[in-house]
Amino acid sequence: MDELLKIDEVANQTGLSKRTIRYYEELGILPSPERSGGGTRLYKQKHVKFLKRISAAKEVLGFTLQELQEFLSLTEMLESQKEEYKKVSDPQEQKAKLTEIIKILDGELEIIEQKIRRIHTVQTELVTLRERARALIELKNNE
Amino acid sequence: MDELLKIDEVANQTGLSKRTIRYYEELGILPSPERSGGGTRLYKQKHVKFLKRISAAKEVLGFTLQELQEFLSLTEMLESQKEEYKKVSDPQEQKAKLTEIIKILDGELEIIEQKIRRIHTVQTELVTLRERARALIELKNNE
DNA sequence: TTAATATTTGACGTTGACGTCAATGTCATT
DNA sequence: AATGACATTGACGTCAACGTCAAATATTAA
Repeated sequence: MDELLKIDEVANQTGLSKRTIRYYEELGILPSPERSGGGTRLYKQKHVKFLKRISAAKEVLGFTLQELQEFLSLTEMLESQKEEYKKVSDPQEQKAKLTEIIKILDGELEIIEQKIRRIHTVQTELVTLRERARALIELKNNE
Repeated sequence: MDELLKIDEVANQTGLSKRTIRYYEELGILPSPERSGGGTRLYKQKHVKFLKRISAAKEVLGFTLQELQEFLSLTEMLESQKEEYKKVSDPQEQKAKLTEIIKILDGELEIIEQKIRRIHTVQTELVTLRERARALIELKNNE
């Protein structure tokens, strides 16, 4: 199968608002779904998955919507690389493009690692706070 | 010692703009520093450290400034717990308060862990993309 | 087929987190 | 005491990322 979903259902499944979903389509972030005869948007599961992925990336990496678009175009470039593009253009140029993609990915991976390190710092701080609080309670119990 | 810094210096050391620094003070996030006779703000190193900590928490956890305030009030509560507060109010109430603090901290720690897991998901995704790109290059080399 | 309910488009509103500008005052140096 | 570089306050501006509302259709259930 592959049920057709209306926007309200998609909103429920993704946790995004209907406005947001339309907005993402308007920005070109979300591929336009089919329409019914009357013009109602009809989504498939792939749209739901897509929305979940990108909203995760946005939240987690703190991406703006613009950065999200750039991020997505990377994936696209790789897709296009695999298909028709493969036999069309200059192989030298293709390799250059791939190398550039890898560079960008390396950059983003580094940002992620930095982010993880910083999260751990904050995490440690919070754990310390908790320990202090617990110690205080203990102290009160033994008096 | 403990040099007195003017706002421009603080901005340089923290990477925040002067506007942002004043804004944080206005919101009550950053403790007001001393002033010179003429009214110029004079910061100490503790202000710099403080700003670094909170901007890290903001970036990393995606805290809004309001959440940041709540987060900071937690630390304050723990501080007050250790000092005068200790002998003033009802010990029963104090324990209740501490327990609540711990609860909140647990909540935030859980959020952090969730966030870390999600980051890893995105990280994995990016690594996969990179592998694909590398494989494509290899393919082109062997043809 | 007629409600009741949901969807679409367009447009304007909102909010957070600052940026920017102007007028005025301060600091450091000469 | 004058000059040039920075600081302060207040106010308005801005930008992203939606929220909200209205008027016109569409869809679904009875």
